[in-house]
Amino acid sequence: METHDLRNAGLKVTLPRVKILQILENQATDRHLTAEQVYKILLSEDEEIGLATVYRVLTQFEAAGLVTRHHFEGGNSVFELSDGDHHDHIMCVKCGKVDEFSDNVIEAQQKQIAQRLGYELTAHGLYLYGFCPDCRKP
Amino acid sequence: METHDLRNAGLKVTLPRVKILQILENQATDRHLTAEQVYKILLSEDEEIGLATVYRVLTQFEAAGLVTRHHFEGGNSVFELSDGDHHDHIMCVKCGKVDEFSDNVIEAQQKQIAQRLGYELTAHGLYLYGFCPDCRKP
DNA sequence: CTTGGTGCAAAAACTTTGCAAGAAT
DNA sequence: ATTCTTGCAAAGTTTTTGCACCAAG
Repeated sequence: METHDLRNAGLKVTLPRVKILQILENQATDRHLTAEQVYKILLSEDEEIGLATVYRVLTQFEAAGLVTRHHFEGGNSVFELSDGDHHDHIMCVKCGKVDEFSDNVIEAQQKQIAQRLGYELTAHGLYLYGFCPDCRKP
Repeated sequence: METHDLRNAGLKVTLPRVKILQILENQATDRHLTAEQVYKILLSEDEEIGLATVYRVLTQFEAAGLVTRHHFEGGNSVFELSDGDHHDHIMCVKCGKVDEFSDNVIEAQQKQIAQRLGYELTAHGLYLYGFCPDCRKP
């Protein structure tokens, strides 16, 4: 139930928030959406929700830990429903598809590197870019 | 000599380009600058070079392989003089300092992951974020 | 009721572009 | 002389904010 997640996050249960949460949950093919994409989906469902609200809601969700914001190459932000586990991303430079993966070896190396350099790690992101299977030249 | 690098890149040797290249070369503490920062340094040296030109020149340098553009968290681009070798970055979330590192184990894992997922890798970036030694709480 | 959320429009931040004037080869 | 560059201002993108109105608790 979205209602519960929102209450938990200290956010009032409003139509825009519920709708946006549902949209994020219903992404089967690619869990990563820009604010603009969320907005267009809302429009296509005849919801009268402003783009500014989409940004506000997504930012609140991020603060509440419900979603994660990523900065892929190209500059604009994409949002993804948090699922507890950390994972990294590989993005197709042609079609924009995003796949996820996680790798314990890499995670361990990262911690080690941060320690060696004297940093206290707070976040990390690994982004690979390339041609996905469908977009590779034959 | 900057002149040589520019000629090599097929770019005319002009004062803005030479100046900007010098600025990038002279970064002792942090090799990573935003366009705005480069612009401010130019101003502080009494150079009459427009911000638009800074962006244009940096973009040309990027196309020529002279500099690399990164998208750190926060959205804006930072530029760094290319040095041939690939390396990754760790950034202080408090003071903005950027350190570099490279790790063969991680590089190898990345290739393996891409292969497993069927991607043909074109680029990759690993970004760690945390408190640098100077900014850690005591 | 009271507090917080929404929509709209306007602003902000960052980056790109059109164009006439100027510089490099 | 020709071609490429520059500076400025204007426009483009993406994201944030101010404010009056509306809705949730």
